[in-house]
Amino acid sequence: MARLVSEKADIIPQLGEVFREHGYEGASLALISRATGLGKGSLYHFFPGGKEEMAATVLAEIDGWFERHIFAPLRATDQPRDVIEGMFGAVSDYFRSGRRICLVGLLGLGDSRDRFAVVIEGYFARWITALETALVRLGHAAPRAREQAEEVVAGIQGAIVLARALGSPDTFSRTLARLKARMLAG
Amino acid sequence: MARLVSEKADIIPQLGEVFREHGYEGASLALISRATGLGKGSLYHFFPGGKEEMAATVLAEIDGWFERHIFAPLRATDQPRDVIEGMFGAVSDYFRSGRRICLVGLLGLGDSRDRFAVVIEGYFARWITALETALVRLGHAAPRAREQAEEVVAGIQGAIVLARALGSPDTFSRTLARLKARMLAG
DNA sequence: GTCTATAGAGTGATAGAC
DNA sequence: GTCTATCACTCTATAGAC
Repeated sequence: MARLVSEKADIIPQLGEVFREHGYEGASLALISRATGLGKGSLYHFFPGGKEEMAATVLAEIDGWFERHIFAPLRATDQPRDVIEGMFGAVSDYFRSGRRICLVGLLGLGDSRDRFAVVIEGYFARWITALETALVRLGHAAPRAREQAEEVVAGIQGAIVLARALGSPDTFSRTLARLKARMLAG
Repeated sequence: MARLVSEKADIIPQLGEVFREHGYEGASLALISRATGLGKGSLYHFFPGGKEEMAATVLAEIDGWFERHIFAPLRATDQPRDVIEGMFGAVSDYFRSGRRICLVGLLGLGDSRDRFAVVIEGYFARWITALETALVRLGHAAPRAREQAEEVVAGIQGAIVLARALGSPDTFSRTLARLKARMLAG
């Protein structure tokens, strides 16, 4: 057969969307095969560990994206106001203004949580701590800044759940706007 | 075999816990059979529509519980302060201080959303509207009250996601305490 | 020949329906 | 318990790049 030189990296986004839409249990290899256009042979060539390795790879990729585009800037010594505004913009884009769900949050809710507990926990813990750092730089008092960071991260997750449940992406945008305004106001 | 007079109503809570822990796809009939102590025959006797009817029944039961214990009191003409405080207490108890997840939110995130869209949407829509009513009675301005109600419901869902992901029920309690304080303060 | 990427038949186990 | 369909996964067979 022809070597159509697929690269592992190219199929990770498609893999991510399958897990997002169907969850870990619901993402069958048949669905994955269809979504990626790859046969089982190719899938197991790229991911010898099977479905678990596929999901772990997707989670690592998501974690890396957030680390680069959101967490690291929050920790940087830039203008805190700008990086916090940047975070809300990047989050809104990433979650397609409420039309896309958070795979990390979804896997955390299910019984697949145990398999990926370390990554899931690390993702949210680093997000909260990075945002806390930026809020302290903005001038918020230290203990209050952590509470606010926790509230923003929870608020974003809740906005995703609610927007999906109501079939109303607007709910997501409104919630993010409120959270942003409250953070920047003090 | 003996008739152990199981009643349909008796197994719904156990059914609910299976769906909560494993999701719709992950809740296999084998798991359900084990959790309820009922054979497949009995399960199909109670739920001729199979798994879908089981989940629908559980959702209806949850919806009814919230309607009676949370939504209706919020709409009542009682002291708004007391009913809002009551809501936070009931929610905290229901979600076992962050150790139990929201099945309605979970099903809303997955692809099982479409099957149950009407119930899922109604649950959140009625919650927001009922809370809005109470907030208006508390003295909040009408358009702002709806925004705040939306924020509280989203915040509770986010607190559940975050507490589960971090393996930290405290996160849930802290978030609820903050939301309550903000609502009652103005 | 060796290595990598591919397709897909075939494995036993288990799914949900009845 | 019995049914069929589908599950995750294994394995063999290929093709082309070196």
